[in-house]
Amino acid sequence: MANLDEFFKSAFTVDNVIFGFDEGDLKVLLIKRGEDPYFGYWALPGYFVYPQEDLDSAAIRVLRELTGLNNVYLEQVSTFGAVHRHSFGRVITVAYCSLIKIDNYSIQPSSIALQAQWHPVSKVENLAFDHIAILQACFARLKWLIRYRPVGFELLPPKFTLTELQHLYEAILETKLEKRNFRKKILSMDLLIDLVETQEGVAHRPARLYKFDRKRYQKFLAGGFSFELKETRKKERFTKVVTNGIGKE
Amino acid sequence: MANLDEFFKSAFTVDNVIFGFDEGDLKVLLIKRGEDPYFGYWALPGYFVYPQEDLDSAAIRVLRELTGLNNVYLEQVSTFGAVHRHSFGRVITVAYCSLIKIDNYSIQPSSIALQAQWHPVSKVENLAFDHIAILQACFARLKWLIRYRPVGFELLPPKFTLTELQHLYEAILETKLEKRNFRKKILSMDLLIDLVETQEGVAHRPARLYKFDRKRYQKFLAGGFSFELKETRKKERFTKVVTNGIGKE
DNA sequence: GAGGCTAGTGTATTTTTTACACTAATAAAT
DNA sequence: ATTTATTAGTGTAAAAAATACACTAGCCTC
Repeated sequence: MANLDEFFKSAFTVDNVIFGFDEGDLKVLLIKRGEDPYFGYWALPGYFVYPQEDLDSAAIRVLRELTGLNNVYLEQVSTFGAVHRHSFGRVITVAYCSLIKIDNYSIQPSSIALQAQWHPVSKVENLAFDHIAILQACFARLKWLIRYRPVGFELLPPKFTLTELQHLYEAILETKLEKRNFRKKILSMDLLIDLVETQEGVAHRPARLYKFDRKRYQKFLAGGFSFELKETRKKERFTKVVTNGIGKE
Repeated sequence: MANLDEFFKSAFTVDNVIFGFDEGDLKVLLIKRGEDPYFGYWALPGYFVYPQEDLDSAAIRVLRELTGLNNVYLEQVSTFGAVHRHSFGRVITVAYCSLIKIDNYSIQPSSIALQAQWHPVSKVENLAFDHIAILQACFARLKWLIRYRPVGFELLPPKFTLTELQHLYEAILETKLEKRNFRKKILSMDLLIDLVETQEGVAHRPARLYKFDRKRYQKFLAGGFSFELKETRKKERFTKVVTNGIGKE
């Protein structure tokens, strides 16, 4: 096919929705663009995928260049490819969602942007390109994620209290939860290790500190999620060997 | 940036995992490739995305060309972009999952393939490119989907029995379900309309026929899925207006 | 009319969810 | 030293949902 060349004129990027949790608020890390198009606009950190680079690698690279972090939660969410979303030509972008502990690193915007800053998710507006839609998609994914998989610890410091964890859930789900039931549910998952330590310097009863049990979490992931519809446990019965005269061997 | 041109030398495709349900088996529609690379291999139906075409449109086009169907369930699942996945150059592919009623159309493989055929999902192997991985990703998505959203009707004929529906669930989830409980659960969702008709021509008690209630389904989707962790319903109490002397306006 | 087969239902038991109120521990205020 | 404010943490009743299992119903074939 001669005209196949026509297809090899497009580019693709990765864009990274980096979530963090701070002061009871869910935040997203945005950069101020230092180049056209959308010079000076806030945008999701992202960049073109190099010819010899896998998609995941590109997302990891973008994250590392911006935050210096490796080995954080990172997951592909979806791909955006409207024809005119980029003025330089046909550019589709693969959106990634990542979760980091907000005070665990220092931002180095130098390489790809004028500046980088955390923004409360609920107040973000007017981003470059179609980045608002991408952010929304990733936020929706996070909402799903937090419910079906205990990824909360990716966003919290290594030691945290149950109340902090609850506030995280409330921030993500945009709702209030009942303390007693939240604790029962979380503890029943058996994924928290009681550190037998308590908070210090608070003007009230200090809370116990917990950490996540990574090993059990691995098992949790491997063991398949519990389903809403359980399969029957009915045991196979022995079929009657002596039928009424007619054997069916 | 002068070297930006380097990025505009890649292409992207869509690949479509089309599921159907027939004879108690979950099936996937594959084509036999009529061109290189992987000439003669079974593969997922897919094609390059045209320069002036959105991703979703391309997926819809591929599906239509192959099956003649429009307006079927279709959802983007994920994007595969390993560097050497395509021998013609850098080609990433966006995977779509679609659900169709298997006896509802006739396959027209002519345009894009030597032939097209339904294959039981459990027996598929040796596909072109990385299509096995794509199939697995879409199958995993379907397993998730069927559990949290009653998409079953997309795969069934307009009229169906509860047993057929149960078999569909069992095929997708690869498990056995308990009849009584399955029915209770499905009926409690209030998404089925009892047609007060029964099967004909079966050598046993004929089963009742049902159809899905599209309107209620829309509401179901709009109303947000029920969450595992409900928010508290506790009412805000009136705060005491008269404090112990010291006002705090 | 009996036998075979699948459709469809009743219900006791267990488990989970929900709701709400109570007690506990600490620092700051008096 | 005692009280107050504030958040941590627990006990449990009641309601709802899930689970398990056995039973009855209706049609065709022989």
